[in-house]
Amino acid sequence: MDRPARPTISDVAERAGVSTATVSRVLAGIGRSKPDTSAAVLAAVAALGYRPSGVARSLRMQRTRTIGLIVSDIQNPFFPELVHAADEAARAIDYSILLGSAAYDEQRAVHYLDLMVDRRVDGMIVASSQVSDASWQWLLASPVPVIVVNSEPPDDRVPAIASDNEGGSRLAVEHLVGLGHRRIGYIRGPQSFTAAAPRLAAFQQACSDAGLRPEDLPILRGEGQVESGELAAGQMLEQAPWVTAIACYNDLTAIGALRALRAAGRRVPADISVVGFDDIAAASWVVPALTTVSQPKAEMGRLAVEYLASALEGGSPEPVPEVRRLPLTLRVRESTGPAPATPQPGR
Amino acid sequence: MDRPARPTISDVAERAGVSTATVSRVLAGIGRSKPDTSAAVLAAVAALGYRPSGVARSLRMQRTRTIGLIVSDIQNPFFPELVHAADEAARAIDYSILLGSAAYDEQRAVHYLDLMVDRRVDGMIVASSQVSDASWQWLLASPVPVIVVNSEPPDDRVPAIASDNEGGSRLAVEHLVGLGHRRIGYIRGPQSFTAAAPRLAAFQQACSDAGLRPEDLPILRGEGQVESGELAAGQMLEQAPWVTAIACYNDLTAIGALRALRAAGRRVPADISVVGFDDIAAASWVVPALTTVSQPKAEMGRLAVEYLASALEGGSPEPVPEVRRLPLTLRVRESTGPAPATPQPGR
DNA sequence: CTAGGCTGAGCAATCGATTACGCAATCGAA
DNA sequence: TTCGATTGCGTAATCGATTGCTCAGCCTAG
Repeated sequence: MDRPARPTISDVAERAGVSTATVSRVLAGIGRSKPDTSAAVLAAVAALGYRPSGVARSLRMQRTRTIGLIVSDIQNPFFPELVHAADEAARAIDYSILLGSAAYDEQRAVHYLDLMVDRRVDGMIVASSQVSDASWQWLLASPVPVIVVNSEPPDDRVPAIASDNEGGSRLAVEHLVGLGHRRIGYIRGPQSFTAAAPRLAAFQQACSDAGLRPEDLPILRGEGQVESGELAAGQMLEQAPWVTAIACYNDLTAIGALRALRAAGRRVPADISVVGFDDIAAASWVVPALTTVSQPKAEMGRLAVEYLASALEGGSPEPVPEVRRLPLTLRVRESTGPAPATPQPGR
Repeated sequence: MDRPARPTISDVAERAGVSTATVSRVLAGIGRSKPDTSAAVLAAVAALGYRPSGVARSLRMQRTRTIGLIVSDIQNPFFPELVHAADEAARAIDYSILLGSAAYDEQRAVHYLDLMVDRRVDGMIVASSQVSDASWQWLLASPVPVIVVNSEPPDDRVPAIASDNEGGSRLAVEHLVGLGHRRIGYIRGPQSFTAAAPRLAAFQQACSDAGLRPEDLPILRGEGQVESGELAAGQMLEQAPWVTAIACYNDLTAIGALRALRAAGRRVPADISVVGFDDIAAASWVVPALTTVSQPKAEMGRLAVEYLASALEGGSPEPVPEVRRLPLTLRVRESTGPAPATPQPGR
């Protein structure tokens, strides 16, 4: 494999017998030029296999047509779908995505923030379950337009696309209550996840509204991963074996719960129902398939890119920061069913 | 949010009362400079919040410290793990990853190839299940170092990191045969996936070596996705209900097969065993947890970056192209068990 | 025949860094 | 004191594009 030096615009100009200015204009299709000249330029371009340097162009134009995208963890199945949609949307308007996965490390997230700004991305999307104070500070003073996805900003100066976590939790509760469940356990997400508290609070509120008693609503703590969900569900079975349903912070947690229940010999949904949150692909793969609150992941990615696009395409003034809250839907599958008629052990 | 113009090296130089050359040298830590001068520069940098422009630097240095990474489909759980490892490895040597997901569209893959070269990435990783002829042509003439991951190159002029697909299939077969299975169905991947044929061929070879008869080895076709696996397994149950095990092209296919078997009331592994390939995270989430051939996804990503790094860090000559084949291991979980003693229906 | 208006294209500045080269100041030794 | 060597830093070229300004040539109208 030889790697011949890449031809530059000067090479093209020389070969076509014109100036670099003309080459640039012909390729950009701006200004007028004689058919002869255009043809000569195009011929030279083809002959040399010339492709303009994005680097040089970016320097001159002061824009890279690149959007930085930072996700909490690309290995969490929630994010690839979002990334894909963002990639798609970016591609449609001739932008590229520079990806960074923070691997749940907030220091690393800030590192990527700086890195991407150094690379002069035109805008940034922070798609993260958790955003540290340091990150919020950074975002407030960001030198480029930024939008946060999937986290709740502490104030409204940072634009965000969030989901209606409250509505989502309520959907789940209403579904369970409608099936006759009156004692529901909840496995929450970690403190550092900005959606953990709202989802839990809304769960409790909705239960309270439905007339359930707080002492029938044991709360345990998970880490938003399969293993921690399995662990927490195991504890739930020990501490509150009388619950007839378990609601979870997210699908990974719920999948873990499913495992624990199976290991304990509890049938789902006959003995106990489980409901997740997110609607990742694997939710429909597990057995029983998971009933879950579905997040519009693709739409989130798409909207984030569109927001940035409108912030970037000079014309209009930069949109005012606002947090957009997308509605959620309940995807009923197999993991929820009527509360068992026979009284559960305990109590 | 104001967006003050970013300070340039000239601003720093002016404030520190030195030339841009000095600023550059101080920051790069090359050459000598008086403590006073360095301090003044550093102070100016801090005061202005200066961060060098990666774009300008890239133009001057003729390298971007960026690696392009094209994956078949970021939504296929196989890839995020690889992406993550690549990102990690890149970060360790101060490179960034420019990501593109081809969404199984080969035209789009070539589009990304061009795009990334235009952006002047220093090297490229093509992590793809399928690589079209057009792409191979492109790769052979690539203006930057390229390495293919997870596909089998048609000739040895393009370097690749593949897995020992033959060995992997053999592992699966030996495991099943060891459990007493003698009639094994196979759900293959699509023609366009470069690993589909080798895995199938090795499956057949290993079975033949074990003394199984070809007529006891029905082959059906899948698309490497859950739905197609489900479909194919359904057909398998109709056409060859007597198989006691099903081996699959990949885990997604196997997960689909699990669904079909469950729908048909066949118990896994009591009635029938299932084995996958890849060892994605979801393989251990499903019920029964999937026995599968484990691919070192993270290692693949890491090695790809390391290869490029060595090709890029000028010193040594560019490594000769070679395809490296990583060994695979069998991860035995719950989806495989002894062949049922009682004769199966049919035959 | 000349003046004014278009067209088409080149000159050169610019974007923000890095770095080869050269010069001035300082130092030590003779 | 004077002369090389060394140190520290500035000048200016360079990377590869884009684009405002200028200008030559030609057309047309007066």
